[in-house]
Amino acid sequence: MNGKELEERSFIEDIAMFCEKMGLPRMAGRVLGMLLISEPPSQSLNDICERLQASKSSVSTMARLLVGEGLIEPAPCLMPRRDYFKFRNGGWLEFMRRRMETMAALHAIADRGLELLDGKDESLKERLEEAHAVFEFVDSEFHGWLYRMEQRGRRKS
Amino acid sequence: MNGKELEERSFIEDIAMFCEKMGLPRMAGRVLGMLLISEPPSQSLNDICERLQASKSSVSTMARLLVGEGLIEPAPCLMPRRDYFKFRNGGWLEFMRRRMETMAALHAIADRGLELLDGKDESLKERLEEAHAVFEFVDSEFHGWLYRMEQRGRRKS
DNA sequence: CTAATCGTTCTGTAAATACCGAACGATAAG
DNA sequence: CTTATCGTTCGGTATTTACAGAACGATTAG
Repeated sequence: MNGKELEERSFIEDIAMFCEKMGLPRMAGRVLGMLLISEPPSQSLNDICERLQASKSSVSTMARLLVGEGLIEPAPCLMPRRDYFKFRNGGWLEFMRRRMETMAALHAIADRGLELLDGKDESLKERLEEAHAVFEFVDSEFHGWLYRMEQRGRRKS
Repeated sequence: MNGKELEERSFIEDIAMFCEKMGLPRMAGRVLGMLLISEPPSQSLNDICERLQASKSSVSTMARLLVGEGLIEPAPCLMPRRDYFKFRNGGWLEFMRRRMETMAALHAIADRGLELLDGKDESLKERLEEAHAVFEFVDSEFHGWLYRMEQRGRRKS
């Protein structure tokens, strides 16, 4: 394995570890990592299996998982009878959007907590009011934020 | 168990499931959940064990984990020879800050990927340029964002 | 000193997870 | 029709994880 290939491996593995931290299986990260630097961008399941030295079953499953996450998408078949995938345009934005939504869920939970402390001393409520504030802020700020990111993306393409 | 207690349980469990989605053990979420609605805010390990019907070992471990996450902190002992904990002021902000930092790590990884495609066609680089843009944006926007959140918090207290 | 009680840590166990290989159904080639 | 080659799915295995219980050292009360 030459130097270039090693660097690519290293990149793929970094993406894999990043994905792992984000709660995805490491193998999903590897598939994604490959599709981020592959040439051409569209690769068949077999290509991926071979390159990653991983089993068909894993790659097939992880590919569909990543499609579900909005990070990759099916691509036109270059060879007949083969499933191709490529990184999905705007995939990272979608990824961030979903993460933020998960975070923002705490907003509603905090409200329910506040109801439980209804009538109690204000000092007791501070903890949940912070949660309320932070995640309401996340929720609101984030939308304009996504909008600006999308604009920025649109200018490029 | 009366209705109030059931609602509290439900709240605690919601926090637990939220924490689980964020990659923390469910039990850590339960400890946190309890410290978000406890009266008084400071509770001893024993109090927590009893309330959650969980083992000393779990609660002890999870408490230290949450301290490490910046979500709770040791509190003055109300009873002698007991460790007290309470939700940490600004804990949620700190929590968000760390999550965002983890996300922003992709910024650097994307750059390394771009180096691998150096000299290649621009169309090949788009994927990683998106990653670069999104997470550079996350990184930069987020700081002003935190600042404004903190200001907002300061106004309250 | 002895006994009790605290928090930590080690060990064990049940459950979840990641991954692979094999079996399978579908489709296309010979 | 037969065979080869897809992708999916099922079953098994090894690893990891969450949690509890027991053992331990430290501290305080009697």
